[in-house]
Amino acid sequence: MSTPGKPLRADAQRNRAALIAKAREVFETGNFDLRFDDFARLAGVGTGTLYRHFPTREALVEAVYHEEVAALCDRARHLRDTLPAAEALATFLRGMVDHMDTHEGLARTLATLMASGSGALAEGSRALEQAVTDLMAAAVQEGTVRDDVGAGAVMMALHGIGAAHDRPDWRAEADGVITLVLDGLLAVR
Amino acid sequence: MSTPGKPLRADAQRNRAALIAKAREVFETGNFDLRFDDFARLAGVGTGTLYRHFPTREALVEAVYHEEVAALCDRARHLRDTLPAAEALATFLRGMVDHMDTHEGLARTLATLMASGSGALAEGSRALEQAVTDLMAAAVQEGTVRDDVGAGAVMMALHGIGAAHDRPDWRAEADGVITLVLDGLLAVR
DNA sequence: GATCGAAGTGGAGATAGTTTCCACTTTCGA
DNA sequence: TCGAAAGTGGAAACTATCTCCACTTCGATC
Repeated sequence: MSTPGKPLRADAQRNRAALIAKAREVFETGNFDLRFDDFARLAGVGTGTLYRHFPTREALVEAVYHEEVAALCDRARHLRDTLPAAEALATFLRGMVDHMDTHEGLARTLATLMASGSGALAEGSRALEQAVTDLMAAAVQEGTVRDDVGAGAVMMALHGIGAAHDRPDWRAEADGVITLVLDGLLAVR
Repeated sequence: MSTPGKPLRADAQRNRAALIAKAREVFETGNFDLRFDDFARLAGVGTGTLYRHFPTREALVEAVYHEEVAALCDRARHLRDTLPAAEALATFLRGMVDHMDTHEGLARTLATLMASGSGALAEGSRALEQAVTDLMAAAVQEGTVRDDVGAGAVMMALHGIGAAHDRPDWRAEADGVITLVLDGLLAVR
């Protein structure tokens, strides 16, 4: 999907990078619904250029989201290789909350987008889900986690956390959800 | 918020009712992003009338959502009065999944709206959360549910379920989340 | 280091969706 | 029955999105 078959011209690459950088900055501050037109100006390119690189708002978010997800997946892999499976899972999930906490704006943007059912973030989501699936499978293997509830359920819970970023007591409640999920997973079936 | 201080004229009431009825029907079938203009025509009123009654899309959803929530809260109260607290909570949560399952379109509409942070559904949400809070408090009292995780966490999880209605294996995963939450809540602290 | 085709650009204007506004119609109390 | 207040509807103004193409820039080739 990253279409590496077409080597972009140097200036085009620069523009693309500038757009992504600006997008990250804007999403980070949370105002996702900036006019597309204005955004182009902000990044110092014309609307046409913006549209060529990212035909939709989703495509832009996807691009920003991409490295984010890659980093998280790496982390998951690393945890799985260095900790007992159940601990790795717990650490990863708690880490996700930390991550959403520090990248609040981005988390909110993502949640908004997913809820509008765009499906453009499918790739990233699947990668993340795969990471969780692997962590859980290892823990099941190890015998420390039940096998009758799948990774999908955990993803739903994570998503719920991300989508609720405006709750006044977000952090505590998010931690609560993770606690429930982890203890629920440990429960002997 | 229901502004009962102003008795609506008979015809206005009829129009309002027609709008809500049509809205329920439309949301139920899932196409939330019908043009506001067209929707007015569908309900047999002019755009102006639609806008007067419901200045925003959210207001319209709120109106539809309202009875829905009232019914759910009643159910919660009833369960609390007729079952042991822990069971009442479990039954209520499982029932929520059923409800979202049968009213898929509405659930999706709500999720979309909440994610866009409109805040217009705050009232309904709060009522629902209060119901969950009560159920949980009773169960804590009873000693069957831990007291270090609040209702907010459960709401987040529920929200995650509602927002993920497009997953192919939705029902099973939704049940999984509820299982984790319930078992997590039971876990002795 | 000059030339030329391909790749890329930007913004004017077409398109699509939202909201306001107000001349007209309907209701209902006196 | 009549008049004032409430309500209506849809045309017109406004806002945001997206397309299109005349022009510019790049970089491979000689």
